[in-house]
Amino acid sequence: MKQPADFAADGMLSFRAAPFLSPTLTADPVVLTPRQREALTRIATRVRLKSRGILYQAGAPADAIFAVIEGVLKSYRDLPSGRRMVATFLFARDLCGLAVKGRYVNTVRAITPVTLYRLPLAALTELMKGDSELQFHFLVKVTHELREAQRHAILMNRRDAAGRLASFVALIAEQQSGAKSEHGSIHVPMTRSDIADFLGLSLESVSRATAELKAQGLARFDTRHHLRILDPSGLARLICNV
Amino acid sequence: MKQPADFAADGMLSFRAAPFLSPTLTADPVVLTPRQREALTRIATRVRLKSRGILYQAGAPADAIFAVIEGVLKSYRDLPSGRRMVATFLFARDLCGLAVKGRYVNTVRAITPVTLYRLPLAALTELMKGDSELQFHFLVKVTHELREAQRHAILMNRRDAAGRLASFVALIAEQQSGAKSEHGSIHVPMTRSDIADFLGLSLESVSRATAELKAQGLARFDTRHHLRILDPSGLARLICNV
DNA sequence: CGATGCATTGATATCGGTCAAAGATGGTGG
DNA sequence: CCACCATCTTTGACCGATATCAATGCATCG
Repeated sequence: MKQPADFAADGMLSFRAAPFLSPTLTADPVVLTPRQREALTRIATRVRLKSRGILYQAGAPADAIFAVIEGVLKSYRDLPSGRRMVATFLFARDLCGLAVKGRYVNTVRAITPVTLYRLPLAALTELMKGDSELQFHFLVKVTHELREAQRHAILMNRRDAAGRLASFVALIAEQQSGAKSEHGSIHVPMTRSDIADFLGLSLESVSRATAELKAQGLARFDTRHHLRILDPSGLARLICNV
Repeated sequence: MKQPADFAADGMLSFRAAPFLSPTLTADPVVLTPRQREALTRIATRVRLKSRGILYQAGAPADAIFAVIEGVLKSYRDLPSGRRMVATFLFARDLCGLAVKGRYVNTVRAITPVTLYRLPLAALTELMKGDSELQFHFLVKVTHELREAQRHAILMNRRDAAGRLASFVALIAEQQSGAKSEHGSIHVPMTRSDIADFLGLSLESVSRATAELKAQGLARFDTRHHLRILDPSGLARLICNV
């Protein structure tokens, strides 16, 4: 364990798959035991952020990772060109805080008010050293994230804006599939600009793509942040045309 | 460990950072102990592939992961559109073979003749269960790969073909920095088409981009597979203009 | 009810994709 | 040793999609 900070190699780790530190259990096959959860909560502290609050900046010394309890955040990097790349959006049960060489690689900022658990890196690695099952959970989660990152790369390979947006819609729809789908509308807390930075498009293109989805009768925005999916199978078809 | 195959979540895992199963030690801080290396070699078998040979197909049951001893491979997926996405190129000391739900997600094919170690998943997970340090190594490596995948996504966000190609050049140059840089030329075993599939460009665009790099005096191909970098700092500048 | 972001819509230009053809390269076999 | 072939690569012309620039609409909040 020469450099414990090194395992924390990315700002976009999301462990949605695991009911990490969460009281609710999901159908997910990977679950922490009560003992593990207790051990984690013992080293954790709570953090609260209001909308637009910064959890940490890229380049800052990384001494902890975070588990989202509630709210939505974005993990992004500002590139030299002025472009901003959103690596991922973080939802409840996602993890973030990974770093390279002891420094966070991405900036994480709250999109809505959020609460998180803060897990000091030193204590966490100590914990994992003695609990190889717990560590295995992390391995699974990181691997899962790796897969997501690859999908992101594939998504960015698409030529058509509408297809990219459709993928984003599917992503966020799945994310909220568990939540009460009140009157069938999906809550999209992020701005067009955030979406654009995630999809690698200009915000104008995102806007035009939403218009296209509407024109095709696939989905439409009731309000800025409320999306209604009209034709799931049509959307799915569009997404598959990678 | 309900589903050991699940930790193997991607076809693009590369553990270049670790002298995995390799006799040579690097300056890398993360090293396996002789005991760990011995344990790994005990469960490993050797595999040989000639150029263009397929290591495994996407979708095939994943029962092992592989460590590249020598040679170059590509890990890719054929998308419904007919497009092919190269997730990563694999070099000596890289790992591959990760899967989702017990099935490989990517196809891996040899670009040059290769030799690899084959590590049966069952034995490996068993090993990791008892050796949390070894598992930690894997965690570090996967995390490292995650970071690479993010960089790939950022790369794909670029608009200009020359910039993307420059990034690829830097990637492969760094990869071979250790090798004997015979007369300063870099060996590029993959075809333009492979490069295109990795960069998300058409092969014609790759060709035009090479012409542009040459025109700008940054780099040029002596032969198809031998690249000469003429202006490292100029290249670096181009790469930074993300 | 301003005012300030945020979002949409429009016009234009640029860059890469696509189609097409010609040019290298390397290996094979006569 | 050379000719031939398959494969890979380069180059050109054209088109289409998105970025960019610019202006207008629309909320949300003080």
